[in-house]
Amino acid sequence: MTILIADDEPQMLKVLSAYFKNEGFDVRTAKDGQEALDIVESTKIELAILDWMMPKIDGIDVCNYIKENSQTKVLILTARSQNQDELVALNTGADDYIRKPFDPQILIVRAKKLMNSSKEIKVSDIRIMENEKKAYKNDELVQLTKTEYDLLLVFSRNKGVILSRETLIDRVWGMDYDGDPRTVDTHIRRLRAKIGTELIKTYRGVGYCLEVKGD
Amino acid sequence: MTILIADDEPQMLKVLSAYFKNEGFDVRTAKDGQEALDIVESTKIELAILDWMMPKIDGIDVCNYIKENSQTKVLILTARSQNQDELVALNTGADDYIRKPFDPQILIVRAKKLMNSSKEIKVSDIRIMENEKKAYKNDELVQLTKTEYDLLLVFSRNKGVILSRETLIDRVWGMDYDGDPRTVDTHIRRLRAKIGTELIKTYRGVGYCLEVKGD
DNA sequence: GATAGTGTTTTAAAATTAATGAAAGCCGTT
DNA sequence: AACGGCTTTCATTAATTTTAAAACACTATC
Repeated sequence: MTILIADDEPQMLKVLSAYFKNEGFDVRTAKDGQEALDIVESTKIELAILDWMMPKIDGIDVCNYIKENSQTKVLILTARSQNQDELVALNTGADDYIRKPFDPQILIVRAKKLMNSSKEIKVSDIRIMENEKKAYKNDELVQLTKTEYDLLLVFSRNKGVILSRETLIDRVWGMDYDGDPRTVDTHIRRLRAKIGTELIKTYRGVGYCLEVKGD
Repeated sequence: MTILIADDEPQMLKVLSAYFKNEGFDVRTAKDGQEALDIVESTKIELAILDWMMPKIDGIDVCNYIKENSQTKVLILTARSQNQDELVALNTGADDYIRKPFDPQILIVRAKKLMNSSKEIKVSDIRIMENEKKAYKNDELVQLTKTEYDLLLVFSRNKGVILSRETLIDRVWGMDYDGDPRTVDTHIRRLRAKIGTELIKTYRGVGYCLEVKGD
């Protein structure tokens, strides 16, 4: 579980880093917007905690970029106190917004909520343990390859939503993948063979969907 | 999309109700915790906005009950200003926490975020979930092909507007399509068979229209 | 109430899309 | 370098969807 903290005050970086490391997170830090972008580009970040006012590129622009290009959650942290600012941030796609000064405990609880960390997702007789990176069918471990697991995770985070091959490729392989979209079919087939054929439904011409009855 | 607002100040209820109704939500109100629980028990609530301090049962206890028994999201709204209070609320399972006084706009944006901000369009007993790329009739999934879904989407975005075959072809097939305009008829026919024949009305010599009564 | 014009239904062929099976390529490990 | 598991690609097959044409039905108008 890797998080990014970007702030131009070294003291703030140091304190927050310590707090989050203490909670078991892998922490990357950046002292300006450019550094933040570089890290986001090269590392899979679960959550980005961004100060609004930073040198080079401000937090909102970083947020904008992140939201257009990834699934990474964003929490804006700022000394700005205008309601208008909070609205701008939230409408830019920020998932949460906290004003300075703040209680670090609150930041941590809110950050954890965004990552819904150590969560388990259940879909009919399948259970996905995100912290263990394992999936179970009727409490028995299903031996999934990395791609199969990633695929299942994307599906389970979007229960009932039809996902196109392009979307799946973006989320599982990454935006820069330029292979055959039909490759998805093959992985779907093998995933189905392991978790049961009914769960993932084909929508011809549209995509695939993890179906869920009782929700 | 039904939400519950619980607060013991009638003025607050009135103002918030108006705001959320204006945003298109179906709003239920409660003036104390007991009423809130009764509503949660009997209605499918998407989001509960709860004041902390309420007569009979306080907001935190209501939140506790909700989180143990349903998937409903909870936003706590309160005049309490201690950081400790926020921590208690978030740890009880509250999904967000806003202190009074607050900007109603911020409340609305945050509330929408909690509700998946899923775009849905409703026309009589048909619901189109744009994020899922699915359509429901009386809460049951309608199996539409890609073209049928696209067609329905164009109609639903133009409720009450008569659309000519040419317009439909442009919007559904794209400007560069050069097939027979009569093909539209066939798709309309099959769409009608699935969602009900009354919804799409024919205007001879003009086009088709998704009729809507109460609009 | 006949007729021309327009929408609807039926049908079947054509086109598109997904599932399958198999082979080749890739990568880390031995 | 050879092995084995995993991933990717590709050709074939199977299935569904789309299209278009023809037959049918309705409506308005004379």
